[in-house]
Amino acid sequence: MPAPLETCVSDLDCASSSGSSTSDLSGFLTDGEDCARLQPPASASGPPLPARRGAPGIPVTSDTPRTQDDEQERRRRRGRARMRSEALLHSLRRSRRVKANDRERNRMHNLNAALDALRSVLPSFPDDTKLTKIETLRFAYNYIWALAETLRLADQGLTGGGARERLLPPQCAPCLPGPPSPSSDAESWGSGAAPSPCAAAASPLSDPSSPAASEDLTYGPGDPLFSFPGLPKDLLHTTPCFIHYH
DNA sequence: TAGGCCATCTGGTCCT
DNA sequence: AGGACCAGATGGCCTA
Repeated sequence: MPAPLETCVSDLDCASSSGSSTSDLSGFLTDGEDCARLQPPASASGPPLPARRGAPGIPVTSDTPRTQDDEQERRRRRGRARMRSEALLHSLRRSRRVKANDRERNRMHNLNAALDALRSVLPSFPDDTKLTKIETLRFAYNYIWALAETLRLADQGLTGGGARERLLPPQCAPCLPGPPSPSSDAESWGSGAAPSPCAAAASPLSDPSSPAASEDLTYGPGDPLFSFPGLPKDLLHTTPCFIHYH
């Protein structure tokens, strides 16, 4: 784990930060105030360092003798500079990550809002029953198919007994594909038990062109598209079909 | 306690 | 370069 910025940045290079990345560090190190803030106390780093080359009064000449102390000081400077640049890089990555996290959170909130909107237009369940995300999507998928199928049959003229009755058995009309038979319990929904009259007549499963008949889709009689295991069992007896015409 | 669901973080990839 | 999107990982909460 990289050291915190303020423990890494030395007093040597505040004014020399360069490169494109520093433009993104306005919150960290851009002005003299920050540099001054980050400078350790004069007494904090032990004995005073030798005067730098180029500092006032210290002429830079090619024949300046290099002592062992000079080499050690160069190494120390390089080490500090490297730590500083790594700290800056880490801070930059961190700030970008935080922004990306914020965007991602917002994106997921928008997605959830859209899911809530979708729930709100689906046939309603009791207030304390909230469809999960996957249930919402699958239910909506089936719901749309059932409505489209109803329209299609209606467009065919509804001759000879009525397509609506063919689509929806008398014991379930007026309703669209709903949960399993009221006599079945939630467990049987998921166990591949015989579908309810509703499902038998109106479920997409009975129609090869239905979405549920597609091989691309994995849901079936035991799938949450048709079964909502979280639903209270007594609801099954009081709500024979979830989708009602008005 | 195991399993399901969810929110969040994260790094990678693609697009503008 | 930066944002959008995606999928994997992780941890919290709830329920059977």
